[in-house]
Amino acid sequence: MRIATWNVNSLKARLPRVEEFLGYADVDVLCLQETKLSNKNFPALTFRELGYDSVHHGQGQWNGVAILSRVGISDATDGFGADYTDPYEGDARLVAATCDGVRVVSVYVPNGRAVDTEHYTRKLEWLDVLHRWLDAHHSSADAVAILGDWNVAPDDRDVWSPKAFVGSTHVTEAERDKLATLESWGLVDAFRRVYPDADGLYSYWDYRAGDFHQHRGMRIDLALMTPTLADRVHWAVVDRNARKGTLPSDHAPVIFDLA
DNA sequence: ATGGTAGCCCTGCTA
Repeated sequence: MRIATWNVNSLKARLPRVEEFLGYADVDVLCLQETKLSNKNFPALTFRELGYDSVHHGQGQWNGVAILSRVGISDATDGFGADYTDPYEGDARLVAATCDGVRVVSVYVPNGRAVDTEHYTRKLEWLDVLHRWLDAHHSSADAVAILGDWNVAPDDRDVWSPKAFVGSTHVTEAERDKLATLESWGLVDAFRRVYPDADGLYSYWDYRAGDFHQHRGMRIDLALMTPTLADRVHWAVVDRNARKGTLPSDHAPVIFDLA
């Protein structure tokens, strides 16, 4: 199975690039974030013509997550459900579905804006709720893959300049602790498993100030998988070409091959 | 030095 994640920063603006990607990337499953579409406007028929079934959880102007699959898609659920108080209630940030025996979750973790804001506090709470939701529905023996824009760089190697990020979100100990806690539960950072020692492998570059061409990026688009799946991952790549050319997203797709 | 760009329900907010 080839599975990928891509924050498209508006699927309306990015649909030609997503169609192009589906044409060359040969993915079986694609998790999307920041579709910025209502469900009514989600181009499911376009994806169906390309061979992909899909589920979308959208709200319109902001957020929005989806899963595309050409290996089946069933049992879709939106958000955390009624048993949880979502700190970002009303935002479309999580959708899950089963694709070829894998429980696939597409997440758009809150950005957090700045450390001294309540948005940041709620980001940490959102990650707590994700942990509780995961624990309630699954064990680490299940085949679960949570892909998306986590808005957290797991390690200093995952940002272009740790010095430049001092005091910023995405790199704080508290945010990284939330990822570490999920890993203690039984999730594995699949990309890091393929590249245990590499640095400079980013998935996001700010549009501004020529950051992409100056290699000023961050690795925040992650695939956290249970061990049964992570052990099957034998290849992964950031599709940097998708960050170039006409009207790119500020994120590149990250692709994983599972044996 | 707090800039820069791109997205949206577009002159203000979000990332």
